[in-house]
Amino acid sequence: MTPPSGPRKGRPRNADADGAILAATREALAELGWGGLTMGDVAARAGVAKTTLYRRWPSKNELVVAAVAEQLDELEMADLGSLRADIEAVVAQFAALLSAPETQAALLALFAEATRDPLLRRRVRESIIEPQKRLVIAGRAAAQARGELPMDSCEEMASAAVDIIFDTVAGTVVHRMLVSGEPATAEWISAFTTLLLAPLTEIAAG
Amino acid sequence: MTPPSGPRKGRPRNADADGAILAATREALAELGWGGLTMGDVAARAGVAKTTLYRRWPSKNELVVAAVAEQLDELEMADLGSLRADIEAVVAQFAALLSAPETQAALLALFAEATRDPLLRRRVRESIIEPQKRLVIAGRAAAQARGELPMDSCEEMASAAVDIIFDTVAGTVVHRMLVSGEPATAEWISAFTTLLLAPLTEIAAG
DNA sequence: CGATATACGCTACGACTCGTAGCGAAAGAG
DNA sequence: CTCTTTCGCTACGAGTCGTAGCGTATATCG
Repeated sequence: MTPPSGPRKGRPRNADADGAILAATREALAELGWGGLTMGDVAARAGVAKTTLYRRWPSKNELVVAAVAEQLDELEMADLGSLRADIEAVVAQFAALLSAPETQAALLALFAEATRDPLLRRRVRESIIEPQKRLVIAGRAAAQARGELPMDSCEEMASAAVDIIFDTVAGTVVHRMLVSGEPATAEWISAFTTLLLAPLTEIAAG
Repeated sequence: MTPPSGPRKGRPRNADADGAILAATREALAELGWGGLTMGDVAARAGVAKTTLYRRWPSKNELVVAAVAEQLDELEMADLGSLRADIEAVVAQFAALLSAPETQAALLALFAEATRDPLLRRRVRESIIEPQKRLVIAGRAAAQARGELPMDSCEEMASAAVDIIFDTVAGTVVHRMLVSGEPATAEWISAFTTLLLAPLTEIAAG
C-alpha cells in the first residue's frame, strides 16, 4: 500500500534531520509561542539550513502540525485486565505528555490557529484527533471481550459512544492541565475514572 | 481608591474608540487568527490610526488580552429551581459563548499564549477560570440546600469535587466545540447533563 | 482671550520574518 | 562517469511590528 516513499536516484535526505527539526520546533514553540516561532530559529536549533525546512514541509503551519502529531503518536493502549486500570493508564500517559511545557504550548497554539484556518483544522483532525480515537476503540473492545461492557447494539451507537468518551476524556484532561493549570495527580486520575465509569456502562447499555 | 484616572488637561481621548478597537480586534482575531492579526488592519476596522492603538495598549498581546477579557465579562449565573436545570443553563451559556467564532479563536489564542507567559496565565486564572468555578460552587450549594445532593463531608473533598466537575464540564464542552468541531445542540446538552448527574451524586457522597 | 497640554491622523522609518530563488558542492543510483 | 537530488549559503520582495515626527484638533488653566 505504501508507495516506494520517495525518489530512488539522487542524494538521499538526512534521516536524522526530520526528528531534529520536529524536536527543535516543539522546543521553540514552548519558548516563543506560535507568534514568536521563526523558521530561521528552528533551523538554527536543528543545525540545518532554513531551505531544508521548506524542502520537507510546505509552510510553518504544516511543520508545527507534524511536530505535535509526532509527539502524540507516543500514546499507546495497554491491556491491563480491567477497564478501570486501562482508563487510568491512558489518562496517566496523556497527562504525562501534557505535563511537558513544549507539548502544552504546541497543542494549544495549534488548536488556536486551527479555529480560524479550516484547512489546518482538517489537518489537525486527520493527523491528531482521529488517530487518537483508536485508544478509545481498543479499550472498549477489550472491555467488551472481558464482559465488562455489553456489545454494541448497532454501529452508529458505537461511533457516538466513542466520540463522546473521547471528547470527555481528552477534553477534561486537557482542560485541567492546560487551562486550570493543575497537575493530574494519581488521586485525581482515580476520581476522574470513577466519574467516567458510571455513565460509561449506561451509554454502552443504552 | 480609584485614582483620578488620567490627566485633566489636554484633549480627552475618544470615549467610543476603546470599544470600537476591542470589537475590531475580536473580529479580526476570528478571521485572521493570532498570527494573522495585524495592528494596521485592526486600526482600519475601528476607523482610527495605528498610532492610536499603541497610545492605549503597549503591544499586540496586551490589546488582544483586553479584547478577550471584555468579552468574557458577559458571563453570569442564573439560579433555577433544580440541579439539572442549573447544569443545563450553565452548559448552554458556555456553549453559546463558544459558538461565536470570534470567541473561539480569541479564547484558544489567549490560552496558548498563557502557557508560556506566567503573568498572563495568572491573569487568565483570576479573570476567567476562578469566576467560573464559583458557578459550580453556587450550583452545588443550591442543590445541597434543596436536598438533591448530600452535604460535603469535609472542605477538602468539596474542593476536589468542584475542581473535577468544573474541568469535566468545561473541558468536554470546549473539546466538542473547538476541537471536534461539533455544535452543542439542546439534545447533546441534555444527554451530557444526564451523564453527569449519576456520578455527580456518587462523588459528592464518597 | 491666550497659553498649555494632550490626543489625533498621517507618513516614514529600521528591524525583523516569511517564503522563494539561485548558486556551488556533496552524495548516492544507474 | 553521468544524472539526480539534497545540502548549506546568500540574497531578495513583500509584509509586519513598534517608534518617531509632523501638523492639527480639542480640552483645561490663568
